[in-house]
Amino acid sequence: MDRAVLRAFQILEAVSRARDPVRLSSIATDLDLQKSTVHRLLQTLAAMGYVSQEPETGRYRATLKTWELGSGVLNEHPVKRAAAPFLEELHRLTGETVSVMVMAGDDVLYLDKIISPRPVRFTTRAGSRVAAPLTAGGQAMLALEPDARAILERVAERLRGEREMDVELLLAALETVRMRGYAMSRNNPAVVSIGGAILGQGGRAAGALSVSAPIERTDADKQALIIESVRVTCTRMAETLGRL
Amino acid sequence: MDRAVLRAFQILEAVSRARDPVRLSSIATDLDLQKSTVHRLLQTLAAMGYVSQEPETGRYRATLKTWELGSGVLNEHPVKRAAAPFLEELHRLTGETVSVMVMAGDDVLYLDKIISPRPVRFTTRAGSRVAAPLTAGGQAMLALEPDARAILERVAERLRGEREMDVELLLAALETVRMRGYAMSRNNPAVVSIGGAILGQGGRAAGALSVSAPIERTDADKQALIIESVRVTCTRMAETLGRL
DNA sequence: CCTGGTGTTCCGTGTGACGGAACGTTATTC
DNA sequence: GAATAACGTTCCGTCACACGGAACACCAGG
Repeated sequence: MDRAVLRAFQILEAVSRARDPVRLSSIATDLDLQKSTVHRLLQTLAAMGYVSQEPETGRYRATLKTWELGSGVLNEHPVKRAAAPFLEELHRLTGETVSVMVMAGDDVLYLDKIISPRPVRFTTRAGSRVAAPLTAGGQAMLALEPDARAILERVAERLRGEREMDVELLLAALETVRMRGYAMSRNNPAVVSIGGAILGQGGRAAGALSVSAPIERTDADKQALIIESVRVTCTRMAETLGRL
Repeated sequence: MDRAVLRAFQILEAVSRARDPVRLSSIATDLDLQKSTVHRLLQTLAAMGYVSQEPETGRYRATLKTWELGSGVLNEHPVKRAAAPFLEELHRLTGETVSVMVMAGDDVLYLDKIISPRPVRFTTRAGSRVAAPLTAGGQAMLALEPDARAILERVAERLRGEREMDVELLLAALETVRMRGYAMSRNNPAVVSIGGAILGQGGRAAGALSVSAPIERTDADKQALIIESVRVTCTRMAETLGRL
């Protein structure tokens, strides 16, 4: 366990999370480190090109090299790679915003998306995390998850206060999701989302696809179209993924 | 200069670049490090969640946490943020594949893109680098670059053998690019690309937008439409960016 | 059964990361 | 405008800890 490495990454995380450039001393107090230590580590990161310092204010920001590093990882990710053509197909079939996601802890992590050309939009960007039970894709994956209960309980605990969740009710809902083969979520009241799991090895979900559309342009027919599109695209993608 | 930090990042770079999981010993020989050192650093990275080890083969791969780290950086990037609506506008106007990019050393770095729904496509993904003079967007930016000559010479040197470049000819071409306000590239013979610079502070380019279309569906009228769309979108984006 | 490869563990050595204190500048305060 | 505060930076003595060499356990293939 190299302490310096651990700290360097903590610093880089802090710097890249922030939307504005960060002061050295605020990092030092946040991470409870000595200023001189933070300074040395930031200099090391700067020498490698991962952070840069604003000449006028002295504050630090993460550079795009940090992004390039991660970008390479995503582009080799099997689910993201396999999803590309199916995302496009799903987008073509429905004309709405479509996303691929995978489980990451108790959250879904959005890997990629194609946004609807139409005006209405909402705000899950690639790279963002959302608690799995709050999303249609997450529910579709949880329905295949053996210890869904544990996840639901942890999330319910975590979101206590901002959002009340009835674990038993949600478990029952997952049962119907499993029956029907898709999940529907009205997390955002103006948007209806429909998600399907991409079956991977061992009956678990390798990932999920979802379609999100504004409620006002989603009548029963449109909804049926989306559901069917999600189901066939998910099963076809699972076949492709299994062949790799 | 923390040596361990330097090495940890070198290792993470090596692991995330690779498309297949990497052997510990291959990293050790590549970076000329002791196996025990690599092992310790990989354990540290694994403990932080940036790499994981395949249980069966023992090989290492980068995790999506590495991607999340960089993903946050991109989403706070001023050019990428400002570009989003203009990318969409340009896509709507032309119906073709559109990209935003910035200069990164002697290369352009693609930040984002919207792909054409039509079948033809080609292969610059977000996060990839291409030598600036080879792209329309890069040429548009080089036209505003005081030391374009130095960049052209370095790139010509770097690409010697794979691709011959006449620096004087290209400098003259940049002159016409500056006159006309856009650049055109036929780097890929089947595709025509038209790029425009987004004017930033000090007369330099903050970034560039480009449109790429298959040659067979690009007649003179279409081309004129694209050129005009690129020009107005770039100037409008520059105004927006300047107001921040 | 041996050889060559893997990833892993152990450990003595010495270097380089560490934190505290002092520094020079730049904002902020009264 | 002096005083104060907060910033990033530099210096330095101390000792933890990163280091690399060697030995380990394991799995292939010959």
